[in-house]
Amino acid sequence: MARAYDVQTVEKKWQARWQDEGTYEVDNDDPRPAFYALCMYPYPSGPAHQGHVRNYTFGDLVVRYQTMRGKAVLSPLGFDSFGLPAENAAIRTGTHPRVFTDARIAELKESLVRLGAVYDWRREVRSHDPSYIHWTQLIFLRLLKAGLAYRALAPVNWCPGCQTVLANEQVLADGTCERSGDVVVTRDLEQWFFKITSYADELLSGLDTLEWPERVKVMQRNWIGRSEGAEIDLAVAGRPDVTLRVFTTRPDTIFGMTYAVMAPEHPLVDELTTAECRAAVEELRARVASETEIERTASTEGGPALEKRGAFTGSHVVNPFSGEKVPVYVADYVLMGYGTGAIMAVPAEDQRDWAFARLHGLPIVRTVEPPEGWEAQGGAAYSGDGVKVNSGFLDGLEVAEAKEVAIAHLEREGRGRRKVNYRLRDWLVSRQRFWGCPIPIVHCPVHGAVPVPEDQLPVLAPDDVEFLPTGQSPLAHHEGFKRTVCPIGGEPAERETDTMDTFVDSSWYFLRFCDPFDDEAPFGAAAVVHWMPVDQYIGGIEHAILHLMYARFFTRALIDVGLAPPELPREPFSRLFTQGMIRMDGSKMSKSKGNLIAPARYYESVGADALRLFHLFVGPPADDFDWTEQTDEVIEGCGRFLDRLWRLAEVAGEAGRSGALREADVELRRATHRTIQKVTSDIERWSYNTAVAHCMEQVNLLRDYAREDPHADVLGEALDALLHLLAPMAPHVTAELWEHRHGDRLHARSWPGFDPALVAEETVTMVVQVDGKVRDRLDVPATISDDEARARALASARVVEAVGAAPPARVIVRAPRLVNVVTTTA
RNA sequence: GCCCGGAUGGCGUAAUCGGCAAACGCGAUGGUCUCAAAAACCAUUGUCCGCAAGGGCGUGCGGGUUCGAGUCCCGCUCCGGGCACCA
Repeated sequence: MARAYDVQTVEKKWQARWQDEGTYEVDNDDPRPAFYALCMYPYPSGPAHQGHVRNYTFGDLVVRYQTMRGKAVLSPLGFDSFGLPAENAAIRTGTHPRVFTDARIAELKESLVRLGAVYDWRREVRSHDPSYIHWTQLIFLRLLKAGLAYRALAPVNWCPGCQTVLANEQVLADGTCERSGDVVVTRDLEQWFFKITSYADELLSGLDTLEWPERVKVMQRNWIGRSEGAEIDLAVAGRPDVTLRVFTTRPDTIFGMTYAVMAPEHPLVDELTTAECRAAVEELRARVASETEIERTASTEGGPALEKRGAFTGSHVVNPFSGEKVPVYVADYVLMGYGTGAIMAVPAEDQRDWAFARLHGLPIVRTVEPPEGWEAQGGAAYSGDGVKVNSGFLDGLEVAEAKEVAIAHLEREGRGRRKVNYRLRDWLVSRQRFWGCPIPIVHCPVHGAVPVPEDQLPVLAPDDVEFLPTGQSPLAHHEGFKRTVCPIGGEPAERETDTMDTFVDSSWYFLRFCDPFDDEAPFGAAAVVHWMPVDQYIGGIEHAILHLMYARFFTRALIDVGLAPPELPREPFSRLFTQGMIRMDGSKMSKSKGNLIAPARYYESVGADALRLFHLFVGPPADDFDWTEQTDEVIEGCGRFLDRLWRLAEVAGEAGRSGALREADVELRRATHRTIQKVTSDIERWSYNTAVAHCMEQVNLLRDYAREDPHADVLGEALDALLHLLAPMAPHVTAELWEHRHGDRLHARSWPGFDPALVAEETVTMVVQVDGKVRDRLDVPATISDDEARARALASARVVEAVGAAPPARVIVRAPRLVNVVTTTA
């Protein structure tokens, strides 16, 4: 499309200026009030896509707006530059991951600069920089020293496609890998873990203090999965030496326990299985072991496999309240990873136990009276509230009371105790990959896993490695890297060849940004206390659980191990905004789906300002957006709007009546100040789409005004205000127009205020309704009294006609906006 | 199954505290300019009845509260997302 100005030249000119003049560089001793604006650490996948554009447009708006509000805005950017794609590319093409990654970073950076997004690039960090690796490794060692990192043999999720271990969170609900889609299998390996579960309660309660989208908080709460209940030690009949420990959230139902179940992996299975039952139990265990996560959980998906599959062990446990002996089963519906890996089964009050009991002919005893008609509807487990029955000393109590009494009873008898369980598991950080931060550990035959001394950090991966699809890190095949000596005794030893999950890197980068030049420590105490917490964090909803949880954990852990000062706020991100994603043909726009629309073509045609404006205007920032064939037309519409602005500014340069203000001049000034008010409040409440709409409305108004003998001062004031309001949204064209008019820098100026006297309306349109239907509109003074409003409404000819002869039953007056004349008495 | 969102013109959407439904934009239609086209500009654009003035209807469906409901309450339908043997 033909444009009113040379978009390319103007945009590139200002991008160079902001960089050369260091407009958005900020020092730690800046006296202005600190404001930390941050977009989530991007993985460098090449040139930006529309999802990035949207994200960084919002972020840039915040940075420029808060700067104009007089803040010292910390606006850093770096790159989450470790990760699988670079390594996969290396296997495919032979290019070293560093070379590949640096090229992708250059592309992403270039396209963000071209968008006009501004950062203090002096602070840029990259996860794969040796300096960053150094501090990530130091943090690992300090967590280890404090007991927050440990090594354990654990069943892990192994993805055959990625040839690596995955965190639980990287396995989708259907048992496939979130990245490759392969079916994940279980393997036992020695792995490093971070003890995030120590912080479960604090991570849960801390959510209440945060200005985050409610749904993100809900997701985190569900993920932590706190549940209160009791742990019970069940006596095994005829085996005084063994107890079976179970967890329940329903200690009130103990009288209804008619059997117990152990997970197939439970360590006591061998112990409790009798000779006669061994064959069936072994068969079950073998089948479960060979099953994938999907197959094992498929039994809940409905269909023929709905039954709960299990086998009797031949042993019995004693119901601690009734004293009855009940059978112990092994069944695949009990998971080793939660609670104690064993349960007391109460079929009457738990649907899973119900299904299993029915299948195996086990007794079902209700301990809560179900509501009227429950049995008539076919009967099933009833897990709701009610009155206890068949429960000895609990009979007659409500469920909540009965829980308390039951726990007290267990504790008195020493058979159990109150217990809180979490769904949250410790964070598995080991990855059998090359392109990640090496774990700084040496394995010595004498001293075991020995930390690399801190003065020998960083441990860097060698460059001369071969990238082969072997399923192990290339580091494991590199003798030069692997062979070393024990730091303690000097014995020949091997380096750990696993690397860390890349979520480790992104769990502390926001702290490094505060003090990226520090070569004595990850960051200085004063710097992080000055900038933290992040005042506005912006990113995608896809990080609602993992990244945000890990970063919250790390911030706390770093304080507790002494790497961060105790004054550092324990919550790193006080305000979070999660933008909607961009969809195309129903699925998320992403590189892996191959449905990217590169911004470059828009930079070259309509320009970055128009593209930014489009992303702001198209809908609420938090909502998803569908990219369709019509989208280009909307983007061009945004370009047209900027053209109109440009032409308006040209006219305003020449225009010129002076002297006393007329009615129309005053009206325009009122509109100008109202626009300032509306746009300001829209920006504050993340309503960018309406902020743009109000600017468009003002341009339309201004265009009409400029045609009809405008007053130079009034037109100038209006245009200048508009340029300020649009400065954070369309920074290039506004900076250029401002320079033409005044010669200095728009973005260095203060955000405009409005005159409350001008914002207040003088006359308003009063709506007169008869029985709720609009019958007339009257122009009245804004200060009109209720009596006067009523009188004027009733005097309206159209109202008189609608009301008819009978006197109105009632008149509702809401001066000065509305009068409703009610004629019916009903 | 449980927990969150959402549903408004042909389309994206607006209505911030229960008070004029549809601001702003896209598209469409007609016009001005032009040899012509593009661009730009002007006008119309929820729907039905009407020459018009004007009026009826209208925010997924069914009820309710209220002088008044897109907005609040109850019961549904459909769409999207999260969790899903967590004891």
